[in-house]
Amino acid sequence: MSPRTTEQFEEIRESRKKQIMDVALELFSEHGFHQVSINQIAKEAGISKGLMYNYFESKDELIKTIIYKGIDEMLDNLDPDHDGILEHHELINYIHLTFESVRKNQKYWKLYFALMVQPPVMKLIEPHISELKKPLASMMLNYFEKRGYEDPALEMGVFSGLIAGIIQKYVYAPEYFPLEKLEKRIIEIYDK
Amino acid sequence: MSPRTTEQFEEIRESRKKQIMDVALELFSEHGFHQVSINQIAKEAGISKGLMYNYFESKDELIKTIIYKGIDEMLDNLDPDHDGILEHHELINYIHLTFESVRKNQKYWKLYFALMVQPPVMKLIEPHISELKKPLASMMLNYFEKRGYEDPALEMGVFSGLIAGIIQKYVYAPEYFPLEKLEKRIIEIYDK
Amino acid sequence: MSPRTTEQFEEIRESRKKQIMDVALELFSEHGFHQVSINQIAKEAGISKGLMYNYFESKDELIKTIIYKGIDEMLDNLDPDHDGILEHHELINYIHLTFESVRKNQKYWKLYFALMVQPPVMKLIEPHISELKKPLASMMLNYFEKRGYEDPALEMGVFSGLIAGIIQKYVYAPEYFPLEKLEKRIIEIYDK
Amino acid sequence: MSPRTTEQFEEIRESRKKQIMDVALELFSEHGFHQVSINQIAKEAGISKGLMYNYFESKDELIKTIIYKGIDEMLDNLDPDHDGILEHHELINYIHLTFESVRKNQKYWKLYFALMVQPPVMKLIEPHISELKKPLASMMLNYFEKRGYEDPALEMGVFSGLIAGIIQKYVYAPEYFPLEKLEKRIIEIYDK
DNA sequence: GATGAATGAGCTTTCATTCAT
DNA sequence: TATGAATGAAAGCTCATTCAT
Repeated sequence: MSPRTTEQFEEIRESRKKQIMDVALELFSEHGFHQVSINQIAKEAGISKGLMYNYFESKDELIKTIIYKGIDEMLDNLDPDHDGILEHHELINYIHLTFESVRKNQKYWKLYFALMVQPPVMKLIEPHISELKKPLASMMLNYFEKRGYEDPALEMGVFSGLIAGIIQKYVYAPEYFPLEKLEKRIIEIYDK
Repeated sequence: MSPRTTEQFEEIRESRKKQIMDVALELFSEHGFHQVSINQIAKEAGISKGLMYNYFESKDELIKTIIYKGIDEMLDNLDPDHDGILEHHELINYIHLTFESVRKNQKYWKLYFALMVQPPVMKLIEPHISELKKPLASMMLNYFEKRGYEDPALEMGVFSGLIAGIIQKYVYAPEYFPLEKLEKRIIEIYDK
Repeated sequence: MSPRTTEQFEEIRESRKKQIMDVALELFSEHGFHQVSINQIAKEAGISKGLMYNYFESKDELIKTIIYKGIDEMLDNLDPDHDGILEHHELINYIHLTFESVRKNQKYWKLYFALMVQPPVMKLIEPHISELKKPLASMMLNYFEKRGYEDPALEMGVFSGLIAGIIQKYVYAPEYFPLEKLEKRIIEIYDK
Repeated sequence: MSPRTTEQFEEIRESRKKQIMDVALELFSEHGFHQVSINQIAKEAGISKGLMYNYFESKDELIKTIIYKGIDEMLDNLDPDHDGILEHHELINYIHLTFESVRKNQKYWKLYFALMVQPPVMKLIEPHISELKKPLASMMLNYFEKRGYEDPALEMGVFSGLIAGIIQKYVYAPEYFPLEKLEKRIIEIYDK
């Protein structure tokens, strides 16, 4: 009888938002961003099309929110001891955590790679992404420099290409890419 | 004055087809498959929408043709001495030729990666692709086995992930990925 | 502490209604009826969407109420000595009061003119309006007849067209239409 | 069998465009711009919704084209001997031609007045309109100055208000506004 | 009384594809 | 062969209105 409190509304909003994002991630990841209509998402989430727009301003905003949330979560995970310096064991841990994240959020990473190569989506998201990546990149450069590599920038290219390439292959064909073994192998390569 | 022969017609047809495919590749690669309409392609190619359908029976068929042609060309390039055995120098050459192809057909590779991560397109193309890749894969397995790697399948995963990851990063940000140096570095890694 | 009386509730209700109408008038006048959503009005008025429907049963009813209230107020102002006869000085006064009203309620008149030319709104409102205008019209006819005009109906058309035309131009471009001077000029025309 | 020539296509385009504009004018004028959907226009014109967009980029562009065309036609009519000076008989003729145009294109004028008071439409159209009106306005100012009016700008306000007011009342209630008589009366007023 | 979540019909617009000429 | 007019299904999105709390 008595009206809902602000907190109650807040709860409803949060849970609905999460629900929509979960469904959308699932569908986008499975069928591709353009192949999934707002209608489908709404139906799958058991709500009306209109309600979607109560929570997300547009389809673009929805995907942006999903991607950003994923990146933030990952960066949180990967954040070392915040001294801005990447120690050797931190790099090893970085590799481990990355693979861990891929194992746990396979769908997310599939979507992420699919979007990162879509020109219009990339334009939407790239600025924010590269901003987030900057500190990590600079720490890595320092790391490879300290480790005595001749061309640290190049080595970072090899490293990031290797990780990204393997992850991407994995998310599209998990059965052929034994993640645990790959992780061990990569750590082996860099842990010398 | 004399009526054109069948061959002449065929030639015209082929060159027109190629032209359409070139334009389409350019546009798809730049803006993404869904963002480019048949209308745009036709206009850019200087023909009418209707005529497009004289050459390709659908938009899907157009993209399929483009992708298949690219793969065929690449496999032609990479085909070693056809004895089904990959010698060490052939692997090194494979790396070189792959990077060479990427340098020459950057647009194609950009499109290729964009499409390979689109679930519906992958479904369209995948069967053909994996068929084509099979002999290469088996040769590689043999190669890594012969070279004494403990887990040849795993090593192939590392190898293909590394190559694919670097290429993909390159086609989206060529200025940050010095292809020549990367090629040299990778050859260095595997040439020992 | 003591429970509010019915009158107090009624007062609150009335003042809230007025507030909503003021906000709505402002917004409708500025952006047009269809461009303003119930949501906007509610937000601007500091209440919830749902509560809006406690005071007005629909958007149409809201605009109707606003318009009717405006007309009633104006007719109140313009009502002469209630003898049903329009004396010369009363006509002059009518002109003056009309311009006075326009000066004071520019927003209202802007909205009024915008709505009066909207076919569906006109259908909604017209019956009531013409009912209200009837006595005024008949008085005017008598007036122009008495003043010796050959065709009183025609003269009324000229008169009302002139007033309406000027007001309308004024509310849309006040800076170009010096209302005081125009009022004087019109009075001059009819005051001979 | 042989394909259509460019001229044939041109003809089809022109006639279709006109057909759509005619239907749209009719419907907009009768029911209002926002009340008429593209669907309705297409249905009434006996074509598909999609075809509409082959001829007009958007609903806004459609209404703009209709309005501009009408204004251009009218200004063509009203253009005197192009010496930039408005003679007395030209003003009289201007009045006549205006009323003539209203008689012939009642629907157009109804739409015109309905749109000119819609804030969002006005913003769309106003710049072009006021540009078109400038030369006419300056000629009129000169005219009233030459005729010895104390305040030419004011007189122009009265004049344009009178004409606009009468026309607008006429288009919404033709039966009550005898246009011929009104025209004569107005000419009488200014022809002294 | 008061809230805002929820609905659903309806809107404008896009675009691969067909087809008469 | 060649054109572009024509179609129609489906997309993203808006918003007056209802309703559980």
